[in-house]
Amino acid sequence: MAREDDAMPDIADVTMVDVLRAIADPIRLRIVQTLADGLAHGKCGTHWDFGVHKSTMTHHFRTLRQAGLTRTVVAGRTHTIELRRDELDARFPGLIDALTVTTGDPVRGTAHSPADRSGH
Amino acid sequence: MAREDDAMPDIADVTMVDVLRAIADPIRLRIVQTLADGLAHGKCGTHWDFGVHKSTMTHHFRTLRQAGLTRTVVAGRTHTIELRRDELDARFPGLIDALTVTTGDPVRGTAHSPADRSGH
DNA sequence: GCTATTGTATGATCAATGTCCAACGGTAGA
DNA sequence: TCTACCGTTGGACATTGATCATACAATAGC
Repeated sequence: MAREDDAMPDIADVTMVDVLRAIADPIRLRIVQTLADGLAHGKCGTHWDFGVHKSTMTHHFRTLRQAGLTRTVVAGRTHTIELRRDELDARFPGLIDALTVTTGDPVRGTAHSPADRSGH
Repeated sequence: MAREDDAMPDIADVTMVDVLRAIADPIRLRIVQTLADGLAHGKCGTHWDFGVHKSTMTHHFRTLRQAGLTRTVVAGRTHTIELRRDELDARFPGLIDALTVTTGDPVRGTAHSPADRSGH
């Protein structure tokens, strides 16, 4: 047992589908885009104002970590999260960059946003 | 009434999450990577040998089309499919490129591959 | 007009996933 | 030590999604 879920996967074991599945969610894509600034962000900061429950955010952060996208550092009672940028860039060249380039508004589109199902 | 599902969405209405969700599947990612050669491919060609049912492939092709990734041309009783490359490159610069760049084997990883369910 | 070929439509399963809620567990500060 | 604060855990629930099987539709060739 020993909750291996906590472990961050070796980047070599991360598949492209793993990464794509992880970011194929409005909230997680936003997190990754925010993290792309290279800085470490707190998990409970003012940034993550998605209007979802605390435990839902925990779920998303775990999903990102298990997919090999992020690294979590525990400092006292606050946790900070950051993108594994160098490793990701080496393994999937241009992918993270492509997520942060904006033409118009790729996240929302110009009309009908399916991101609405995050409901609430 | 009027199965709008058949329609190909305007590229401006396509969100990044739409695209990511569409390619966050082993079979559909392979299809897109194959289509990235710029050629049109038949839907029943020898290419698509994923070991899944016909109707499952129809489902995947529809998913890609509805997400704005592909265009289907009906010619007699055979359908050909192609990537909407120019539009996608304009809207999501570098994204399609990033999917086709290979370092090691991004699709399968070096070990334990979840893509194994594409069987065969 | 038949028949084979090439897909699509529909309905049923079964697994995965996003979400909330309630309860719990460390840590920092009073 | 008691109490906030920060975050995780576990269960429950509804929705989505991948798959298959059968039936259907349109076209090309005989």
